[in-house]
Amino acid sequence: MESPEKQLELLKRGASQINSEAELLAKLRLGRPLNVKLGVDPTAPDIHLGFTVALQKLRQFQDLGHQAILIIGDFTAMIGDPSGRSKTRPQLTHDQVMSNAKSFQQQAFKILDSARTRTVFNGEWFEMMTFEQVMKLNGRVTLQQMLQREDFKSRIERGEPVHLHEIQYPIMQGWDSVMIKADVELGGTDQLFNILVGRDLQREENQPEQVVFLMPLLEGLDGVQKMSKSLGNYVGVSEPPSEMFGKLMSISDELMARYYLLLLGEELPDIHPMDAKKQLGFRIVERYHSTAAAEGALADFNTRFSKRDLNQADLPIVQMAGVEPDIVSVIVASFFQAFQVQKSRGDARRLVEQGSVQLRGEKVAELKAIPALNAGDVLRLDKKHAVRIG
RNA sequence: GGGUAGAUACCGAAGUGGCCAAACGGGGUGGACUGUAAAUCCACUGGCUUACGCCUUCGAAGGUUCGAAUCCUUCUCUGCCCA
Repeated sequence: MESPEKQLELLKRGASQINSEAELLAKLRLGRPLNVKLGVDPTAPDIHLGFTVALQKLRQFQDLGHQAILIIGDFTAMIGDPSGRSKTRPQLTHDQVMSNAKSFQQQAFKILDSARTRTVFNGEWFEMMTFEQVMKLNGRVTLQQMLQREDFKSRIERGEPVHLHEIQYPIMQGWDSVMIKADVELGGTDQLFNILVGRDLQREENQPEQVVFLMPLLEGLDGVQKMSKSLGNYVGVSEPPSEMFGKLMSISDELMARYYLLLLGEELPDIHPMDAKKQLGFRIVERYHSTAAAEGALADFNTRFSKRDLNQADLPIVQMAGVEPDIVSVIVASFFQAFQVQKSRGDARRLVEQGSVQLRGEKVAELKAIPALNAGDVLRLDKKHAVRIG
């Protein structure tokens, strides 16, 4: 095991805030594996790159010999974390949550070492609690404390509802820390408050308080809001290689620097931005799929977009048997078959009118065209989607 | 419990009996330009339709009217004030 000082130095890298470093160092000096907690709410079945920032840090703790504890918030997910939320999250059923949790774990183990990870469901203790115990727990936190939170405060200012069950969230997350005797809790910067509540509760239970360890939040593809499933600006770790690569290629240059820093832990290399972006895409695909997949995605991107040669590209194949022969119907069917996207005929018509649709490299501009489709023909639908006729 | 204000398309927000498929802004999509970057310009943005037009939509359900997002009734949800 590395010396405590060396560990601290490694761990600090990329962190946004540690409360406090001195405390962390003291814990590292205990010479035993620390319980490092990372909580996740399986509100959606997929992990996206934003969450991997914290996961990677947890992996680093693991590699330094500490005990990673992944808390699956099966119970809290039914409430929904209000952090950074302008609206109440929809509540999920327990069945939804459990099925999400399953695929969530699989994906988390692309980053974590599954053999050395303890996974816990917080329903284990919350389902057993009596109302009396719940009330007792509530008695330890004041409304004023809860209302200090920026997200609640701003919702109140804007005249939007804050429900009581949302106020319970930090208490529950804090109680998780007590139950697993966390030494360190990892989270995004938006988790500061929740993690601090954990410290309060631990102190009340005469436990040593956990160190607050915050990682920066990764912006989503739009470069403005944090990456999140519900905003649709995310890259999922289980997305197909070319999809993943394509999404990363579409980010802005400023954002690319952030991604380098937070996902690869490096400075942006001093090369042409497009090449840098291709490297980024390659390495991310490589990490979550394989080197071969990354090479494939890169090659595909190059033929498809850099050389604008759709013909050689690896495109999804669509069957047109039983589909009306007019171009609009063909487009709608293609979107649905190849990408599971339900376009309206109006959307499809618009794509034709505005000159996006190409068959065998020729623009199809006539709405009522009955195109002659041969097997192997390439049909370009829009900027990002093209198919091959089967 | 009492009072009061509100609920409009992806979001914000106008509209307060016909000119409303509903202004405007943001977002999104397509085109030009490019590096699937940024910036800029143009177009589109409920469904069906080549089009005329038809259909569904303004929290929900009923009603008044030739005609309702707009008026009435009941209901659901939310803010604010009072208790």
